[in-house]
Amino acid sequence: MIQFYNTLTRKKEPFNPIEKGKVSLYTCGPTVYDEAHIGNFRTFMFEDLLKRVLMLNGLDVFHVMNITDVDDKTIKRAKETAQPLQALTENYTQKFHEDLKWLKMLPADEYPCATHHVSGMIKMIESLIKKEHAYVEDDGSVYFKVNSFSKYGQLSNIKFEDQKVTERIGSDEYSKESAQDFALWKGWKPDDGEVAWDSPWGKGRPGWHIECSSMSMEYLGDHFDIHCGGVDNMFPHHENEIAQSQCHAGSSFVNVWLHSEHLMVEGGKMSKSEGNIYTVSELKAKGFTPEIIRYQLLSGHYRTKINFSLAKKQEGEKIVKRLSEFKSRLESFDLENVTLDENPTIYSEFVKNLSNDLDTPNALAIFFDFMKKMNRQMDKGSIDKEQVASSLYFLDKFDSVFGLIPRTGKVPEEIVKLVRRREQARNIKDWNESDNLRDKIDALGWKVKDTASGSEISKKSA
RNA sequence: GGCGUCGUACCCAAGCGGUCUAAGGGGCCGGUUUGCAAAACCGUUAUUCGCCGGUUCGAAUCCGGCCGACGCCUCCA
Repeated sequence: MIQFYNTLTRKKEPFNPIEKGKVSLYTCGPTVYDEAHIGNFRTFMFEDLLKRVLMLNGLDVFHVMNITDVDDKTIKRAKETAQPLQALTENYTQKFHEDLKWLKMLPADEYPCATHHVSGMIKMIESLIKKEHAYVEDDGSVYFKVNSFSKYGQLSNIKFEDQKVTERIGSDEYSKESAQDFALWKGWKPDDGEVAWDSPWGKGRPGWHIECSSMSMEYLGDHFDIHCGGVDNMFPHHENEIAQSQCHAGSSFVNVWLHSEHLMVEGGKMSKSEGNIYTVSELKAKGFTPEIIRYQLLSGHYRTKINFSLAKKQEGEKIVKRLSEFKSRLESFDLENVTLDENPTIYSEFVKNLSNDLDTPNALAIFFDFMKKMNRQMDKGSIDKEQVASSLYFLDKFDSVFGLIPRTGKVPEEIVKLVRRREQARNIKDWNESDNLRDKIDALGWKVKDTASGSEISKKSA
């Protein structure tokens, strides 16, 4: 059984896809006005984990992630940097994809961008106006009438009567009937410059929320399984999406809403003034590998705040090394004529924990426990080949979810030669020569390890 | 002001009323093994779960108060 904590109902509930064996998944993607930071990637990593766990359960996942390539921030940034909006957004979209790939995230099936789907959004807005859920203002903007949707506030548990009127609402530059109404369409203003589409209400551009409603329904239908994002998207973004979508299609829209908590950095919240916003490129420059970052982001539960810290780098390094060692140790067995059908029994325990609202901490604990047991048996020489085979199977499944084992690159010929020479030296017990060669190899960025079955070579992590 | 989350060893992090004299990981220290090193393994590191009360036969787990950290309240993942 798969269970998820559904923000909509505020409890853990069994997950049953609408169509048996298939899952329709929509995840809110980046706004491409800048490089995404590690906090953004925490959310994307959680979504990636979700997808991998669904796949581990044999489900066929169709995943759509939108790219927000037009909004206040992108327009502002394009103007500041004196480039066309499209140049800016294409640049950061590409960078985003590179980062995703580097972090070993599975690609989505579709990455629709807002600017390519404006006509669909206009259609949806027209329908909302026709149904009197929206109205047009003098400046050509269209607003959603929040009090026309009785369920408004269900997701975020917000009641407007209790709300403080913040400065942002007070200083809103657009006019509208009621403070909580939100823009579906924004009439053109000089600040928008070249950025404009024609619409029945004149020149303008789409509001933020409408793109997700329109594109999710276009790619996944009026009613789909899972929609997720960071907690901060709960309100207003997802709340507004629900309002628009349900008023438009009248269906139930999304069955399960999942939200991941925020990432803290070096013990505090991320903020530009603290200077603790790390991008993937920066972390890469500091010697982080995708696996180390994955470990930091996946070792805490997705609904708790976790702290990202540079100091934790070596902890991740250690884990990655242990896992790789374990793998090569298992792989050193000759497994010809061994059928690998038996999974270790803890494997089902592992899957069960992941399927329980993505319980990565417990899943990791189960795997580490298992790894220790198998290592102990290998130390004692009491492991049998069936156990080796099933361990490899488990390890493979483990890594299909966590992605913590780096692919070992080819060892350069030069290094191989040095290792061979060192083995010869060791055979004749020339320890001086042997140690010299080890230093030489080490200086070239590789580590030798002597085992019962000969010397092993591995790349030193940066 | 409203809504909500969290506080467990030196650090990270499970735990959701009894199996907790509290998983798992990192670190420290000691040991086995090894030419040395590395790895692996073993042992050690919380009689205690922010503090104070209460409920209960029984609480880290439920309730109340206090202290502390954090989030959302209209475009922030």
